[in-house]
Amino acid sequence: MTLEDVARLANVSTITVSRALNHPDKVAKSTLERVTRAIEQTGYVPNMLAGGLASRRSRLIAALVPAMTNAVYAETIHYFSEALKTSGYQVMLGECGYTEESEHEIVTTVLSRRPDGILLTGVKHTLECRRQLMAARIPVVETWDLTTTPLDVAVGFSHERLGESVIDHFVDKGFTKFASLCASDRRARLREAVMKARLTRRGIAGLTFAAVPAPTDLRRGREGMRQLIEQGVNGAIVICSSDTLAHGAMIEAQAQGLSIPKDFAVFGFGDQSFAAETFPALSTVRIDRPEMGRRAAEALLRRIDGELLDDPVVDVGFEIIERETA
Amino acid sequence: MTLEDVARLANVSTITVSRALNHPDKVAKSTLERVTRAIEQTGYVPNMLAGGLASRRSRLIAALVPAMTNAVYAETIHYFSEALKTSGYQVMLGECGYTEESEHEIVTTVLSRRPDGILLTGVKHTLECRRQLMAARIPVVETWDLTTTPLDVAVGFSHERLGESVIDHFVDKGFTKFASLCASDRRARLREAVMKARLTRRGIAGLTFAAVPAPTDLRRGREGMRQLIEQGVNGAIVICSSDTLAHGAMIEAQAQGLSIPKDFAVFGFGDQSFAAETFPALSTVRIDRPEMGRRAAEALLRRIDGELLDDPVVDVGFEIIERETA
DNA sequence: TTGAAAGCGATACCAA
DNA sequence: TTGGTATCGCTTTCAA
Repeated sequence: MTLEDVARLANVSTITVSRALNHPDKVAKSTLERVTRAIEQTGYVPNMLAGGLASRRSRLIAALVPAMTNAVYAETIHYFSEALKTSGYQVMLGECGYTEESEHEIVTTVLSRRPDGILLTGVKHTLECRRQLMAARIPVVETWDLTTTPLDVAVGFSHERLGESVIDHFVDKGFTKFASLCASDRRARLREAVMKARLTRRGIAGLTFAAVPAPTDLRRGREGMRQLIEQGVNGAIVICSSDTLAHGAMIEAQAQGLSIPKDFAVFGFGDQSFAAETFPALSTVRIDRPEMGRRAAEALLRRIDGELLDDPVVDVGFEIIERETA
Repeated sequence: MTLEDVARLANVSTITVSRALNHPDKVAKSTLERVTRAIEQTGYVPNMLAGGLASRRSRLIAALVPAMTNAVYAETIHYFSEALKTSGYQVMLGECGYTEESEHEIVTTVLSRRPDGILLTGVKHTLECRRQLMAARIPVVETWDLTTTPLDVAVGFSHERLGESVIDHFVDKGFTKFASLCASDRRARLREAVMKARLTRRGIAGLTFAAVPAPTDLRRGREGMRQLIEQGVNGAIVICSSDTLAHGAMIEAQAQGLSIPKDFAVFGFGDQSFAAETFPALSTVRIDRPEMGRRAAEALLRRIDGELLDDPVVDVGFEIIERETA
């Protein structure tokens, strides 16, 4: 079934059917009715490959996240998609993994679908990838981080400021012993480096490290926690780069007969409800994921409309959630 | 940048460039080299809207799941996508919600992209939706359930058999008191009905119910568990329709000072590691999600190649995982 | 092994 | 308000 079939049935030209579909107000009411009926009768479903090719607007938005099994990204994308659906866009999701190279690979694939815009996770990309995105001449929104030099717009929060705030928070509370359980994720690593520097600055020397590969899961958390316990973490605050890791860390502690927050405290990035509900002693930093998704969508839509944003960098901030740490 | 730009630079016709890209073996080696160089120089990215339109093959597969924030679906789709990527297909993900109507809505949208195949979750669809899918003349794979009348192929497991097996398992173990914590999800409801019937058949009368809305999360689990505790579940086995619910139920029990498995036992569908790791007393039924994703991809690919499967219904089965229940 | 010409199914632009 | 015609960028078919 094509436009032509519908047109024939409604006794109009194909372009009129096209108008009835896309600009119903530009078609006479009686014609519109005939066309609508013809569409119903034929069960016509538009071909957006053809439409996109002709109009140079695919009404497709690509969204790349490291892993969709990671709930924080899934949730962000959910709200992002919802917001775009309202404006008639469909979101094409892609998994870009945890390296710039795998991201570049999928960016190329995705660009071949000629999306009208693209969402990326993070602000670091290979040079060639940046080039390709520029060449595509479509709006790009980078999320989950900030930068002074966005490809186009960025919607996220400052991992530097976050790292500092967390350290200040716990130093101010009187903690003198710190441990870091960190995944091999760029942004997590950045926070860790910042935290380390901040600790030194605040005159605290002791920082115990444990590193695990991304993506994180409970097993990794337990594994990392074992490393830390071996190094001795009594009385410390264990700062985990995701709350899945934090959750795993607490399970391991529990398994080893240690008590939280009596023996030590745990902090995790992400604030997903399950960890906090299970272990009410877990302190976290909360990122407003619905807000980030919606703001990203909004920014992208405005850019698609050719608008120039007065501030291409949107900071959605973060909030430190203090639960029982002592 | 189009094929023509590349062709001009390589001093060949557009069709030769197209061949170099899609059937490199049908092009002279020297020509192939020139074309490859030209592609690199121009930074050409194919336009699959045009390609799909001309070839009537979009190399796009649609996959619809109730919610991508639900880890069991996210995981299935992950393996499904991986398997298809190998064959040069891209997966376009969509959230179809928990009703047939919302599914139909998104099926229409998705079909306008002319996917070469589509994955659905579940086997119940509106009549009009079935019609549309038939009219699209593309392979369809229904997952997470079985049916004697698949639209095309089905890859899943029997919720009837599952419900019966679970009841038999625990009755055989000596349980006489049962409780059901069930979400408003079609397949969960089906299992609950089957379990109820089976209990009667096995001569057991007592079954306490708690119902919560889908999608499930820890809060729902706690909420449902509160309902059950009010009705008295001491000594019972609480069967939850998802392990997120089971997880929540156990948290609520813990919060109320009840002990598992001393005061009662908990069982959940899904077997996601986090629940089991946190509460090692949780018995579950495990669905092999990677296997289901891969088998679905395989079936779809064979159907796309026009193959007629001798058995259009693939049962991936399930496995009851017994942990401490008494 | 390569190319010319005719679509694929829609929309843009300009006329009527 | 409606329609004719020329694309959009690629692949198919057939011929050389």
